[in-house]
Amino acid sequence: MPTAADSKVGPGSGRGGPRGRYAKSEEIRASILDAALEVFAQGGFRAGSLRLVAERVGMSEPGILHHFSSKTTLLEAVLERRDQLAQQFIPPKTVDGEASVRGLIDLARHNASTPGVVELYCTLSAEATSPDHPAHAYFVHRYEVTRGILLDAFADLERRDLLREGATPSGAATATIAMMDGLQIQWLLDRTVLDMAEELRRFLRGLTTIDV
Amino acid sequence: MPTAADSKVGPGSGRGGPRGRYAKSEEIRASILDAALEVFAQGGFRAGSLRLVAERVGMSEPGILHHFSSKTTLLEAVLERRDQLAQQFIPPKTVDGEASVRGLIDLARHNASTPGVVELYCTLSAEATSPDHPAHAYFVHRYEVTRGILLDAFADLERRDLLREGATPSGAATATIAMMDGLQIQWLLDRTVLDMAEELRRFLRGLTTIDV
DNA sequence: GTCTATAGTTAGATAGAC
DNA sequence: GTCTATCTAACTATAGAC
Repeated sequence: MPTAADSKVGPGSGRGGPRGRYAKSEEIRASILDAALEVFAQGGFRAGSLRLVAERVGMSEPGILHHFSSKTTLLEAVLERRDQLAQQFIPPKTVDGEASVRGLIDLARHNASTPGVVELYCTLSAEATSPDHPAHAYFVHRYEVTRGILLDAFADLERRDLLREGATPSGAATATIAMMDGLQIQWLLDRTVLDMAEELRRFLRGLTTIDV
Repeated sequence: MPTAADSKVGPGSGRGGPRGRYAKSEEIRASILDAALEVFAQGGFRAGSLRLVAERVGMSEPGILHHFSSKTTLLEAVLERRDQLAQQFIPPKTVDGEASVRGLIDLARHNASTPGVVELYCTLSAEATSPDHPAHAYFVHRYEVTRGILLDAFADLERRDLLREGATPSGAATATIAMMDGLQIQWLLDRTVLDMAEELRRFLRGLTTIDV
């Protein structure tokens, strides 16, 4: 919870230096984004308030709005930042289907260690189903991209005859995304009853013949 | 995504009126519940407002609150009513696993004809992941019940040697629920890209050897 | 860069007339 | 059973002092 917004003194970037790649402003923005992620994760965007974000970060509401001009802008920045971090996990341009599938299980295992992020995406993706939601376009695009990546991965596996009989790359991509999303809901409701990575692995074993 | 049912209250139970099974009050309550379903479906409970419900039903906000003492009470009544209707679809006490699995596909097909209900459960189940949400206990219980029903169904199939190798009743129950939930999210985002019933059937074919 | 003060909106809920 | 009027509280956002 505490996100260390307390350090008021910037290390090397003194008053004189107009420059400085690690200006204090950037640190403050980062701590605001951390707080906003937690707030939006718990109940979604519409139910989350700037007041809660401000409280968490130890600042007033106008203080937040000095760095992000509106609540919607703040949400967009949160999503953008998570995408940057997630990109390290699955390089989008892999053509090795086997590696991609293994990466999915790693991702599921990693997600289990960051419940806040899982909560954020689970809540938001359901909320953003409404066409008038500020993150609707983001999620539509996100699912398209994800589906494309998995489609390539399963197509590669099909070429190498590693897909089980009856499975198609398209169907496998859709089903895998659905499985990951659905497991997250059950996991968020009761984290003791379910191992997301393990369940996903069993699913992928039924879908492919690779040894995951 | 009505997948299970439990309900304690019958339609006309407990009303003070000495006579009149079809009192006008009951009709009004029903029309309020219809409107509330649509409002809560679009963006969840927290984002939905009594004002919108009142607008839809052609009444003032206090008019609504005369029939349901609070917004939370109204939500509970909506969920209770949906459970009553869903109960007709899958009789909870079936021991025939094959019939239950076929019932799931019928249910998915039926759901595709009532997008509002799918939206309601999809949005609410994500939102109610938070322990302080008014419907949290409801959804925890609902998932327990659903899981129990599917567990019995797949256990029956296992006894009759109709589960594929590597599948367990417990894992199959969890995975099937996850698949249904996950398909709904993708379907709500873009209803043209996905046939929920068909995808579910393909999934169940990979899980069992029955001819669904 | 952060604050106080406040505008302007919307929310859920209550009181009491009809 | 339904309404108008009203209360209280929370929200996003802006203006302007420091």
